[in-house]
Amino acid sequence: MTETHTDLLARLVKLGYRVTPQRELLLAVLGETDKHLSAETLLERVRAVYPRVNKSVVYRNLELLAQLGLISCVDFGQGRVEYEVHHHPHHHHLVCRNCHAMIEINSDAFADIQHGFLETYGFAAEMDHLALFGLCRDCRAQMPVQLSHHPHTL
Amino acid sequence: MTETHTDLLARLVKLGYRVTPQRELLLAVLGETDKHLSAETLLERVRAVYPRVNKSVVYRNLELLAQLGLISCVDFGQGRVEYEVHHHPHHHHLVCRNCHAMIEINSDAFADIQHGFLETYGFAAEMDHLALFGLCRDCRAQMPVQLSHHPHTL
DNA sequence: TTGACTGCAAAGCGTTTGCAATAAC
DNA sequence: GTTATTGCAAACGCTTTGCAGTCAA
Repeated sequence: MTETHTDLLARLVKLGYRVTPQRELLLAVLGETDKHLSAETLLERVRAVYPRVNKSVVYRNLELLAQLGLISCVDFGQGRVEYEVHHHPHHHHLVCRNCHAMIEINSDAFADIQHGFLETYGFAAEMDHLALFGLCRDCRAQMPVQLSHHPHTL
Repeated sequence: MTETHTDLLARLVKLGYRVTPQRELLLAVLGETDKHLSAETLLERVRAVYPRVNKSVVYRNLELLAQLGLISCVDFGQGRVEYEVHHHPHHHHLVCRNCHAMIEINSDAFADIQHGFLETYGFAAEMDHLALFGLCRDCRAQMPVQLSHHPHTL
């Protein structure tokens, strides 16, 4: 079963941390969606309820919660980092680098590879949230030439 | 055969761009190693030869060269971006998030998966330079408990 | 009561920008 | 001569920090 934000708060307490309105809100916001949210979006949504919350608090708590394993942090590259409560099974993302569309795929395809790395290199790959870049079907269709951005060849 | 930086310069000219000492140096520095280098390291090495080169020039040229496909850009997440001339066959990286050790692996393992994405989703994944995070053998061995960083549980 | 936590303002970091001067063609 | 390219300085966006005041336990 999926953990509610209340469960997560209980775990926080058990680990010796305090429950503050800011943390409650943060976890509530994270809990009410399936999606991963950026620190900025989280700050916005938290502030929609409690406008005085400071961004440094959001950053500090996201770091803490991620470190404790209560939430997870997905790095999409190019400086885009997003957070989510990990309820649903691990999944990966196909991110279109043109239109930023995101296709979620389950992680079964990678299970063998992951196992292989452990066998061969002793390396335990964290394949919870791979972000793979590329071009989605639509953008591939629209893209006229390979490199449409040569100022000199236009 | 591997392309030398001279070949790359020739391609630049063919595409209508100018050959400047800065570009020559940048490509020479990139060409003299197999490794991927950060913009900062590249600036350092370029400046070792020609101290007046400006960082904005390095950034602008890295972007240009990557866009033209003359070099490639690997995003290791956490804001770490590195560049390399792509001579050797595509490869991926197993990056230890503890000690930052890097294991290079070839990309054969991913060929099937990549093909699968194209079939299933029409998504053309750019799997030139995956960076997979995790824990290397040594760090897994050293790590006493799962979460060694609970200030409250110490 | 007490120290974990917050809000604020300021700094940090890698990267990007506008612009006048320069140099490749 | 033309204009792509450079160097510089300033701004950028996101994140982090130090610190004094606050509030959960």
